[in-house]
Amino acid sequence: MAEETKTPETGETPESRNFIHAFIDEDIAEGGQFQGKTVHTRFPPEPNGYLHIGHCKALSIDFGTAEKYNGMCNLRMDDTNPTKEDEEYVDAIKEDILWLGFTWDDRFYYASDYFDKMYEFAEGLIKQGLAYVCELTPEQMKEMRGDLTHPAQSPYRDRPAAESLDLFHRMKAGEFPNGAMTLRARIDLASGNFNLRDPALYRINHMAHHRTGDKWCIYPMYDFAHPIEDALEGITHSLCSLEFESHRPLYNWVRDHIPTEAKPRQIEFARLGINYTVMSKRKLRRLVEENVVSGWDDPRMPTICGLRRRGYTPASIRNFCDRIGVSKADSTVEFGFLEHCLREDLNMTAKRAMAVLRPIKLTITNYPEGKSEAFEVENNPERPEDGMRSVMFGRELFIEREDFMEEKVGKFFRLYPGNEVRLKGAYVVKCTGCVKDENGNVTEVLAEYDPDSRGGDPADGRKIKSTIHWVDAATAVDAEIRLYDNLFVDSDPDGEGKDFMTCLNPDSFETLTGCKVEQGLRDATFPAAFQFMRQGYFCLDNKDSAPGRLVFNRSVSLKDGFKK
RNA sequence: AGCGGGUUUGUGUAAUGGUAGCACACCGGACUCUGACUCCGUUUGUGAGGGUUCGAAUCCUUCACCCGCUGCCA
Repeated sequence: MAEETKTPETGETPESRNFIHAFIDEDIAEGGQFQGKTVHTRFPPEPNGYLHIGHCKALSIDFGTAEKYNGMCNLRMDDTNPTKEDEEYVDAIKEDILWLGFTWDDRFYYASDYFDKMYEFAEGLIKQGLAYVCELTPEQMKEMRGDLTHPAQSPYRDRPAAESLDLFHRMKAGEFPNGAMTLRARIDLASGNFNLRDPALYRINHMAHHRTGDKWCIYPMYDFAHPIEDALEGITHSLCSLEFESHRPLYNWVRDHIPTEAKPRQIEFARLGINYTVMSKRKLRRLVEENVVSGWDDPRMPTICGLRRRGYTPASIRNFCDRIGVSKADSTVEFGFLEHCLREDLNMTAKRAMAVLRPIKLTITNYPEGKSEAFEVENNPERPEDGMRSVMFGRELFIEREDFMEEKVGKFFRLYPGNEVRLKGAYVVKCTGCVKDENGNVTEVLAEYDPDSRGGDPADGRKIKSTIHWVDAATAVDAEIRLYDNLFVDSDPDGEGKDFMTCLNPDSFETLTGCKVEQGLRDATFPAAFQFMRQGYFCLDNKDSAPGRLVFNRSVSLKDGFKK
């Protein structure tokens, strides 16, 4: 019974639930706080950088949870701090989300749309005696923060509401410089949770905002703004990462002291960690700003656009995020699992093409000089509907150096003197020897073809153990192929005093020149992905390709060849 | 130290008092117009102790270890 309900791809039951679903089920159950309401979530990136695969996990949880409950998920730019934010990022974020295939319809919002409302709510808190204007400088506030066993202090805590209200108005009017004062919530200076030690609600920042311009010189803090944004949008479940767990009491405090109908619930989950991968926006930004990489879309970056350029498909990334699961335990997923998800998708969708990465000439000595012919080869054996393509064949070909050995070793079934192999889609050939230079290096492999094996099937039906790929020397196109690794290799980047820049993988990038690819690939366009037979999956990088020169990025590695 | 979380095989995640399962990885084997893909198979796990129970990953208890929090960042 349970067997039949499993999906073939993942082996998971469609009904599989995570702990978030369990919470939501509780909430909507008879008597629960959200019974009868539509589940409503949101994805709230701060537009201060590009999205990376960690965001895709959040995207998947936010949109996926809404979908599971037939609800909705909003896209909201959490732009409450003009210091780092920019419209450039807004557009990039939207583009990446769309590329991944998530849709927000018309539910696109900015936190800055609610600045008036937030200001009004802040006035309300002041009038109720729940917030006050504090004149401590940032340095003083830090000094008076207290510690684990001593409470914080503020001499302004008992300021009359009317006076705080006046000061708050004057803060907004621009009478005070940055840092001169803050609006603080009056909660509990002795709380073991520092977030409740009268947290700042508003700070002064005389800086133009990317959307509101110079209208404001005071901006709400995340802890004040976020529950308001959620409540105003009717969010029922505000899903965020674990580091906000200790902020939840504050989230609830704000939520419960503002006059909104919606009372959203915050639920936290563990953020995505992948080994060998830099997943901190701050660090990624540094790589871009210090020109360690060519940009946010450098193929070594774990950004959505970087992965896209490296050949990752939306389906593979989303499938990965769906399959890694959701929990509250810190975890590090193996990068190899992402690669697996990509291979799985690409195997079904990528076109096959022949490319020789490390070429050596193969001469068919009994094939007429000057003769050439075309063969029809399937584009994807998994999908016959993808049709056939024509590849040229001639007396001189290129094959992989690794497909020839002077003497057979172990389970090597490819070309060695006396052995027959099939040239993919063309003829069966028998190796007759090789040519060497004065240093003893093999410069050319020699073979004879069987004219009665056109298309690759010997007329007498004899079994050919192995097949290799090749390209026609006369028509092959030169290409450059880049093998990308992750930029980061140190698994403990934040180790004592060690700058993460010194942990970067110096071999994150290898360029193979002199590669030979099929003529037809000249007409290929990004983001077409190809499987170059045993060599793995590659995508054409139009961004770096110049006329007459093709550049391919390797998206994943395949397992190694024969075993000795 | 105060507060809040966490701990199931190498990795990630199921099992919510009733056979510890799945995926990836690994190893072994088979197949093949490529050794890719696919297929078959093996090994490996409930942090530790005590308790409740016919029965505990699950409930209680003690301990250990790990993570987060003292921004006018989000």
